[in-house]
Amino acid sequence: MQRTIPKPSISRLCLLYRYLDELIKNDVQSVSSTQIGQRLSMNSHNVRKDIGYLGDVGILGSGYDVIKLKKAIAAAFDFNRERNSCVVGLGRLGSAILNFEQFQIHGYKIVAGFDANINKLETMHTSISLFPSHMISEIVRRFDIQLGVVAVPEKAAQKVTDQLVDGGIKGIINLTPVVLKPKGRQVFVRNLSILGDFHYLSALIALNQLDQNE
Amino acid sequence: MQRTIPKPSISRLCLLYRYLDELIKNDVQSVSSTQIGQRLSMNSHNVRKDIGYLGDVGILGSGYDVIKLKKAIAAAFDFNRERNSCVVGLGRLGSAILNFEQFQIHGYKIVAGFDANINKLETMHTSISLFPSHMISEIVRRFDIQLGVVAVPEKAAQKVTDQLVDGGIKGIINLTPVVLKPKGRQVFVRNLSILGDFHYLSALIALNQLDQNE
DNA sequence: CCAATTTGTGAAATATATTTCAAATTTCGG
DNA sequence: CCGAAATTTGAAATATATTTCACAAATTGG
Repeated sequence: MQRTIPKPSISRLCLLYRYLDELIKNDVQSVSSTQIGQRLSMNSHNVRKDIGYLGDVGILGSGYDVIKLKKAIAAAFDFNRERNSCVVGLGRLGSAILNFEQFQIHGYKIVAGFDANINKLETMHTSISLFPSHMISEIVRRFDIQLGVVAVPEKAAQKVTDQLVDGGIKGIINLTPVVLKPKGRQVFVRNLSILGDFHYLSALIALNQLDQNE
Repeated sequence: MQRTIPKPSISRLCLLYRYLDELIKNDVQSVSSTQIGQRLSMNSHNVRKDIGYLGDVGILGSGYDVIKLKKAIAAAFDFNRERNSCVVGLGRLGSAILNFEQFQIHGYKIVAGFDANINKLETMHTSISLFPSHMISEIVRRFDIQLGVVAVPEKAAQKVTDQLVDGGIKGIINLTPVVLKPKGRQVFVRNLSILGDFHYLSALIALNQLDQNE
């Protein structure tokens, strides 16, 4: 094993992982590749192929054990490891994310929030430690923060990114429309700019590329 | 022309489109595929290939005219068309998005907000029209709303999606961790669950797939 | 005019998705 | 309880999509 898993497969397996959560909540114990495919708008062969990267987890003739499949994904992607995370920029969007409890539950422990405005740090009500932006590198390093969410105004985006990278961050979720360029070290950046997705959807509609999937 | 443009190319061209905005702000007039590649963490061949789908917009020997290139992308993807949009779920995340002015500027005119809690509709301060969730289909149809942002609690996500689809929506940006399944009609769904992206980045880190891009 | 850039494109290499199929398992009728 | 039919996985083979490469042709600047 340990062949490299294609990026599209990783993406689909993450979707599947969340779908499995849903099935578990509904006390479903077993699921077939056909069912998964229909629910996730992909074909069953592709589902099996993706799952195949995890090793053999299915039961020939009957489908996949939901719990076992979820565990297999978690094992392959190391989802049980807790990763310290932070949010940079505590405007409406950033503070909304800071206070979602969902992330903590899934192992993304938000241990710090940053904002350039010191008044804001003092007036915010939250149990999470807050720091001024000039301390980003230091705090990221001190708490071994691996993942960061960037939700600052456009003109500050690249600067805080540089600071995060400098502190040793491993991955960045970029919620600004600015295309971030991590300099120097290898850092994964996920550009989730909502504007970008408006554009992407708009393009698909315009091109009328009427096929499914991500 | 009018060959189909690969999805990954569309995605990269959307990034490029935003980068061009940045260049325009900085009064840059011309840019080469090499520069673009470095900035966007992709190789120059790929940049040229992607741009190639737009037709011939470059100037042989010297690079691309920034304005012209941006116009070419806008033309190919119909970005100059205004699209009515809405936000469903006015919690912290939803109301943050509702009030961003950025989307309006880029042609995504947010004409409605929805929430199941009627008290919230009455107490919110915003210039955008607000409606109770049971009116989703009706309002979407009445105002020809093409794009919707879903930011409701998990258990309501599929239901409001069905209502949006029923009203004739064309694309959905899903900010919940639930994997939405648009039933019946063809609708583009973009799953932007932040949790999903924590997962995705976490997986990349775990697999140590140290190569760049989306 | 020459050297250095730079685009656009067809061909080659990779990566990804789809199809096909064999073997294991379950279901169901009798 | 048995055996045929229907499911179902996993893997191999094929097809398609995407990326990378190599290079001709055009442009610029000195």
